[in-house]
Amino acid sequence: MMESTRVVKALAALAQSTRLGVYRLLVAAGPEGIAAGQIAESLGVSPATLSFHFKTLSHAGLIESRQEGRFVFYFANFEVMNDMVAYLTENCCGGNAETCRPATKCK
Amino acid sequence: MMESTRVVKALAALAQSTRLGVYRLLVAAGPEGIAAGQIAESLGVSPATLSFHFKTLSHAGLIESRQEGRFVFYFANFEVMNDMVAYLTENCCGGNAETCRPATKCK
DNA sequence: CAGATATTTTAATAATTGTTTAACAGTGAA
DNA sequence: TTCACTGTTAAACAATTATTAAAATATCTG
Repeated sequence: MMESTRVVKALAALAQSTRLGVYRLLVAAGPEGIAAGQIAESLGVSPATLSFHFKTLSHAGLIESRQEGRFVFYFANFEVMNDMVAYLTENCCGGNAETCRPATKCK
Repeated sequence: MMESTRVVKALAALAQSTRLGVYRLLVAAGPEGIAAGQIAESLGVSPATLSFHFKTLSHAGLIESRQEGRFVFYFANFEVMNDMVAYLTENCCGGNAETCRPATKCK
């Protein structure tokens, strides 16, 4: 089980509109990710500000990056989100996961 | 669907160790809830500090309270957690919810 | 009513977080 | 090598958040 300090860190990383926006973009983008500058443009945020937020997200383990030429591509790492959601459903949904998983259809 | 500002608010409310601790206690306690003073004692936090955190949690809609004599009982409101987890799985788990719902067993 | 208990509010302060601007570092192309 | 491009870092500042101590409110008990 994920320890609570790591959960707090992940929650804090997502608890800011720009960072949540970044993460959502990266999830939608898939494994190839998106270049930093393109994210900045999409969200209307200055590169410096964005770089600051990237640091928070990657420090929490939610995103990673790879350099490609002079571009830096960021992409989502699902593991931490996975663990975070698991922690919330286990500890914050009253034992029975269904309490906080309304839309899941089990075919 | 929950709007992203409400999600950010809920995430921020839980992104602090004392508040996450409060919420976990309340989830475990069930509908009758726990008196403020008992929570303060359980977590080793001063009543004033706790009162401050209660405000953040209830403002995010995650907890509610009822007065009983001179005690104030707090209890979890699962709806917001529910919506938050739903938002995360829909927007932050790459479309397929399973990506971030590892432990769910569909019998 | 007076005193004790339970909690909140206020004000002050400390700590953390977010934004901006300017300077810096790495990469690729002429 | 020199220039343009992409992104990060550093420093300064503003804004927000967390903690503390003291005062205030509200309820119960004698």
